[in-house]
Amino acid sequence: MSSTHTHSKKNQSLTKNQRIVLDLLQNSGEPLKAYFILDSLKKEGLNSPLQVYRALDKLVELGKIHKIESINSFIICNNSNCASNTAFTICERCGKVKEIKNKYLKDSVSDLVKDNQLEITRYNLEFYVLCKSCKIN
Amino acid sequence: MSSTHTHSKKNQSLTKNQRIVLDLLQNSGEPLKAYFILDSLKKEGLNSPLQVYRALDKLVELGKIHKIESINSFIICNNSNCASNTAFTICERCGKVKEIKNKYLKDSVSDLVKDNQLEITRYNLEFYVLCKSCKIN
DNA sequence: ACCTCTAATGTTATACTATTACATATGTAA
DNA sequence: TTACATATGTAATAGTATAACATTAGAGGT
Repeated sequence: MSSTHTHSKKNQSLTKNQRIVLDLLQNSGEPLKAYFILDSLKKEGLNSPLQVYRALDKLVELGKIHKIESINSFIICNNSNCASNTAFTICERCGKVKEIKNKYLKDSVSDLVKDNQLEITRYNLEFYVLCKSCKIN
Repeated sequence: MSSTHTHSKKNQSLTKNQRIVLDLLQNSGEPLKAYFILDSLKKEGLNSPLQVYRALDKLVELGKIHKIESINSFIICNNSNCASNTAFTICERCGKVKEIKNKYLKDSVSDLVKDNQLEITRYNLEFYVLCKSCKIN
């Protein structure tokens, strides 16, 4: 899964810390934990948890990454325009995480809660699955 | 919201720690954090975080309570037979949490991911909303 | 260029959340 | 009763996240 140089270089206007954190997540493609990010970027000049968390917070806010709550991890966004909404599958056996594409969800989600008179501002959906390769073995 | 004595008394076969933790969550009806539970039950004999976490783990496993991942909190189950699946609305303004009834979800959820060839073993859905009373003010 | 304001940084300390490890006790079934 | 799994009690520690405060960097307006 090395997609190191395949992403658009639209990471301008980010600060140095935000950029190196985003680059790491982009190059990794899998969910990373804050303290792992810290360790990985010590050589780039990151010294404290707060530097990592501040960068992560901003990137989440910009919709460039997502937090997966149930595993306290952060992953690069594979969609666009999902600053507020996130949906993932997480393999129960191998832990592999995939983001579910927006377009599969929009309509279903509104059906999902139409019986409540609630207006949804955002959502975080975590589906635990057995992924294809784990299902085989 | 005092539904203190309206729940069925099927809490037999639970151990003492499991029972007092469950009772607290039942009487509270809102999400509680582990260390809050610990403080609340010091007088009942709970002394260490681990005692709380072990009771919580067991109760989650039994489907009697749920963990709401994004707020590190636990709440009494308002459904039945949802040991594995959870779905909540969380008010963005006041933090109020409500469990979404199973029956509204079963079909929608299977639609939701029918395009993927994944078999879902369980899910955790967190919908952030503006609740009715917050919408008014 | 200068002022101003906002956002980001750097650093230390601390708070909050959760688990490891180990010794002991309890309940259930053969 | 023995054996086994499960729960308990306790202390220590690991993992996750934020508060507080001083400083610096950027973007806009004049």
